[in-house]
Amino acid sequence: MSCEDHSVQTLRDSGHRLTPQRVLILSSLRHADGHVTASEILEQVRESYPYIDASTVYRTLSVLKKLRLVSEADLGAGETIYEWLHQDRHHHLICRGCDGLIRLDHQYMANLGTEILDDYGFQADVDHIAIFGLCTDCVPDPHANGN
Amino acid sequence: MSCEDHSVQTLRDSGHRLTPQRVLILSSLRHADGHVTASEILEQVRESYPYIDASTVYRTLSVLKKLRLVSEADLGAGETIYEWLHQDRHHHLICRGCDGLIRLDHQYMANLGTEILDDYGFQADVDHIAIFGLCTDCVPDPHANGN
DNA sequence: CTAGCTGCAAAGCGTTTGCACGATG
DNA sequence: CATCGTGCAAACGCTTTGCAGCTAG
Repeated sequence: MSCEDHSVQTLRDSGHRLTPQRVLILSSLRHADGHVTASEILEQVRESYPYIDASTVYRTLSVLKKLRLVSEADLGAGETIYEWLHQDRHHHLICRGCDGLIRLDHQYMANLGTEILDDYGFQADVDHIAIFGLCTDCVPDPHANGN
Repeated sequence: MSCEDHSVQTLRDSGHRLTPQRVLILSSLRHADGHVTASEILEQVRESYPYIDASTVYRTLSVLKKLRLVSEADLGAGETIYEWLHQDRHHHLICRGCDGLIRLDHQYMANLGTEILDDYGFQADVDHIAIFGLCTDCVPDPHANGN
């Protein structure tokens, strides 16, 4: 699986070691369908290796984050979510009415990233952004009494 | 100051009470130069009213947030920041190299918000977004060894 | 008068850290 | 074999909650 080979390579090149725990964490991230939380990773890894500790997961995530192999996003409530950084980047529109999650194509943020780069010289990490708001169903009718 | 009158009105209209604590919290938010953390509000309010508790601040912020009088943003590290929602909206570019904060004009996000509304029917709260990345000074030289 | 709000205290939660042992390269 | 990574346990810091008394409307 070349994806994991790539990360293994990146890890090695940056002077990090390849431990069984890290392999499992990588694999968990890689095979996750989208974003996962630290505790989800922990749970999954425990299925094959019950002794792993949460701190190991956090420490590994911190390394992967630094190497830009995973993205981190804070959805504002509770746990931080992590996502394998590869293809198929996208973002989230989170409805604060019904808590629905809408996938936002990466192109929108890519454009924004380009504008920001041009105007500010700032290279934005537009890997995985969460935007809150109201979906069509939850936008209040202007004639109804909102609260 | 009509700004505070407005919030007082909104509070009342929504069936909330106007307590001295809330007045102080409102005032603290209103006069803050940009974003503040809950503990900063707490500290400031304590100057005039030492008995106020953190829980009161959080509870009030939660009400104000619901009424959309303040915005909440999570900069990813430690405390959540709150900002008076009024004029002069802007966003932040946060450099993960030097931790510098760059003001991003609201227009960028306003455009994005419009696109999202058009394409997804999703009304995005683009009140106060934090975008991480690297500022000009911290973008690694492609010829240098990054790590 | 009576909700709703407050201060207090304590719990809750995700995350981080110190430490000594173990494994990697 | 030197170093880095791990599990364990405990701490940490922000935030939330239960509760009884108080107060705004």
